[in-house]
Amino acid sequence: MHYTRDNMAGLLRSHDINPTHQRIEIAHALFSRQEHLSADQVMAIVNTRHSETSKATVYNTLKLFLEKGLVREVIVDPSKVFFDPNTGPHHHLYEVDTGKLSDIDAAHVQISGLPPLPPGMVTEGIDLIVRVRRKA
Amino acid sequence: MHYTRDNMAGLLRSHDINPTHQRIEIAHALFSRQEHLSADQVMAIVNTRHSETSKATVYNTLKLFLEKGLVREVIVDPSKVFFDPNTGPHHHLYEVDTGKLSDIDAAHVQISGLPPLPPGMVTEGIDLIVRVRRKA
DNA sequence: CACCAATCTGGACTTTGTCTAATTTCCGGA
DNA sequence: TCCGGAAATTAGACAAAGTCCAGATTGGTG
Repeated sequence: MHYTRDNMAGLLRSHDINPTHQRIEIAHALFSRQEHLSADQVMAIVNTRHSETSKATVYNTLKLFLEKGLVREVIVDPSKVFFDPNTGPHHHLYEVDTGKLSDIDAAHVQISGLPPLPPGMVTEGIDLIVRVRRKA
Repeated sequence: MHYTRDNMAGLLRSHDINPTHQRIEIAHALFSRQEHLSADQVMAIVNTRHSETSKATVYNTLKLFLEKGLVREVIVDPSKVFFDPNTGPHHHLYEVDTGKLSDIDAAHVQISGLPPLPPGMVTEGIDLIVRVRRKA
């Protein structure tokens, strides 16, 4: 599957998002790379040639994608949030010294023995982050 | 066990930290409450009566405590880092709408099926965060 | 007491992200 | 086609968390 801009329009529509120019560019940045990007990185990519998309739009759009379930938010680094185009069940491997973030397929990972939730609460999500470092 | 300021001095020494006035106050704030506090909250607590400790010192001290293994860093909220006086094995329950953070004892939680680490890497830690929300 | 190293401080600065008021774009109907 | 309004975008001011630095304080040792 190629992540062309045209396909992006369809993807956005299927998530109930009005596919504008800027939104298509931002979706394309995320999905064509299949990588975890910060808002900063998205802005840099989208504005490589000529400055086309404002900071406010990048933030608004990423938040919109989040609400519509098109991307997931990954919080591993206190200084910036990453956006993850992979919304399937998976965990994360974070290389502390380089800042590199990669996926761990959840298919074979089992988490058991969690205590019951406090009453009246529902699970929003379970984040499992394995922090690693290059051996000394 | 009471977390008196005198006991704090001993705790700091046992972690190879020179127990200064400010460090004792900061340790006391964290350990007497046994709660997750942000840098901001620590500063507010320490400076309730008269302003005694500068922002720089609060941040430096918390970073020092972190390096010396006296506290743990919990990254759940993109806007601020929490510091956790509990360094035993445990996970976290985060109430998304209220920002309340609590511990989950790791004793009965089992995580299995994680893939092998990339070669040359060592695990720094595994963070498991259960995000919950009040039922609609 | 004097000295030196460690520590602390105020404040300027940086970075990430939010907000707002004004403009631009898009689309349906006359 | 032209118009009007809603949706989207924009620049830039602003806010909050955290870093950095140069100078002042502190504390222990000879």
